[in-house]
Amino acid sequence: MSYSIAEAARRSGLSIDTLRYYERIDLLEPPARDAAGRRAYSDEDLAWLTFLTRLRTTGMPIRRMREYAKLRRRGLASAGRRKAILVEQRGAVAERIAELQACLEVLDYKIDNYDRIEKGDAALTREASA
Amino acid sequence: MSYSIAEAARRSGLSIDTLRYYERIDLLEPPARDAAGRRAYSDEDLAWLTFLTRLRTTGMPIRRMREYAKLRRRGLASAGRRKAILVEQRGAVAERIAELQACLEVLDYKIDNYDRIEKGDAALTREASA
DNA sequence: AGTTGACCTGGAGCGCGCTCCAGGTCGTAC
DNA sequence: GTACGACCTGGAGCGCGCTCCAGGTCAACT
Repeated sequence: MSYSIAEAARRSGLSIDTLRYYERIDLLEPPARDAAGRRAYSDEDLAWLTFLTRLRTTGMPIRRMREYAKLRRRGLASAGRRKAILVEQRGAVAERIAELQACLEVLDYKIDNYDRIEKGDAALTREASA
Repeated sequence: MSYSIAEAARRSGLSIDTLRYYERIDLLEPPARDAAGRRAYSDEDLAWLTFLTRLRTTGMPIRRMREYAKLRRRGLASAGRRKAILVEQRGAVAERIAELQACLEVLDYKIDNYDRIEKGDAALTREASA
């Protein structure tokens, strides 16, 4: 199957502009073209886009994704370095999750204080200003 | 206690420039000044900065933090709206954690594949290119 | 034949969150 | 008294990740 840029955008959740942008900055191999010169994305292109959006969700900077993309183009020989990038990213994600969980606790604490203020606990007035 | 901008930066983990920037954009009440006109941050200022950095860590945009800061200046009457902001943010953080955990699984899957490739599993060659 | 609409290209512009700079004022140490 | 270093102000600049625009091509429909 092949997909127009509009369809690829719809399926990947990226905008048309972003698809062209990703191609421009070498995140994405230039897709095939139809007879009229229009982009025709393959299922593999879409799978790659899906993976890219995952990496993006993890907070990986585009610079790093480009590095990964470049390695991918070199084939199997680069598997080790690609794995290293993913392992590093896994660590970063785990750290980020821990960080967010810590913040969640702070939020819960604060929210709890606001609850008590609503119930008229005057002793918390000072807390309310912080 | 009061702290010079350098000391406040050290303690908050923000840069001196960022402290002045936060003040400029109304995230931070202008701190007191010493006789020479230099900023003198109080412990309360530092506590607020600590909270701000937590909010930042959760990914709250500055725009929203300003809103919260503005409400805080209005005192107790705004407690309800401040709480609402924190509750919303708690939801956003929980969602983000879930998202990251899903990505973690994808990363683990990919890393696992790379492990197998290293062990010479030729059947995974195609996978390696993705 | 004309209109529409999806697509094309190259390049400019934008919102975010800082970060850096020039040029100046103070207070302390030598 | 002068050199230094920390601080001050207003404003420009930057890296990121898009997003938008002008001007054009092409295929399909009426």
